[in-house]
Amino acid sequence: MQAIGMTASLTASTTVAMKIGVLARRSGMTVKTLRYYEDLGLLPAIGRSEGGYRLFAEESLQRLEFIRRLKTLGLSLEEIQRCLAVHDAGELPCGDIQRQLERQIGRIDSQIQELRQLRKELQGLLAGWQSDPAKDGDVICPNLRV
Amino acid sequence: MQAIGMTASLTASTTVAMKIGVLARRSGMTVKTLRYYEDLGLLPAIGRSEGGYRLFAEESLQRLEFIRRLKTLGLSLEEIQRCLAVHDAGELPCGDIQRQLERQIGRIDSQIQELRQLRKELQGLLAGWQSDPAKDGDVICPNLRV
DNA sequence: CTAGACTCTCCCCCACAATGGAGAGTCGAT
DNA sequence: ATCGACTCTCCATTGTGGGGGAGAGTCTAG
Repeated sequence: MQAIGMTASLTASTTVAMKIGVLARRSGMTVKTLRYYEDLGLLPAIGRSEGGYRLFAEESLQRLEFIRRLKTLGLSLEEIQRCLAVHDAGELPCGDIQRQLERQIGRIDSQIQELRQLRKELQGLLAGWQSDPAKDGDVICPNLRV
Repeated sequence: MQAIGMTASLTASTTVAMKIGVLARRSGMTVKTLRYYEDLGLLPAIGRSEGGYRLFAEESLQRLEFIRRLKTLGLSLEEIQRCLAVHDAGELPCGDIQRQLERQIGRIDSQIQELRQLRKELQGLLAGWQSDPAKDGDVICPNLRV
């Protein structure tokens, strides 16, 4: 007996495995990237077909969404992998993700500080810039002295 | 006739060439770095000794100071090389350096903008963070939705 | 003459996140 | 049977600024 109109999510036992090209199209990533992620352990395949083709589960799509999202937030693949490891251990990764994101804010803040400092130095240097200075020994550009 | 006590800078004709190790010690850079810069064309040697050793002129020290300074200001070696090329053509490089530094300020500004934008997104995300959310389908972390 | 310090070239390696391509194998349809 | 689309592994490359080390040659003091 076959329930017509039954949604795919209800037929959990019949998980249809995807080959890498399908997953690439559905996720918007390239085949190369998916293989790369699998090599890194970010994206486990459920197995191989008889011909040796990687087979991916439906959940890979959520996983790739997760990876994509954290990447745009500036986390490295290694940090993302740590979060995924928590998830794969059956725990809720939200706490770990939160900590990673807080660390990321810290990194951003110090980067901004450095950039502001550098900008200030550049501004100061350009403020007193003389486009045609007197030659001063063998110095290549006299404007550059601290 | 040899003037005793005459400073080295006055005996310009007797430019004493340095081998790479001496230049490294005097400039505070490594031998590896100096060879690298010479390969790139940033730091021309005046020639080779009979044994094939690179020989550098006294001016290399000013040149390395220049490179070091522009590097700390965030210019790439390629940009620095463009400035040095102007200098080596006998022109005053100050105008070119000025333009490079202005471009650098522009880059810094857009980097800061990007970082601020990212920080805002992270802050917003963490503001509504729930460390123990309800499970929502197969989504790995419900907090991450845009 | 020999030991030690110095230098040479050449090649490989790091981070980071992929990308490109060669050459071979697999799958589905005709 | 064969064609095209797909996939596999393996290796190299991208950009940036160097670092490490092998193996060989050179220079200098004792």
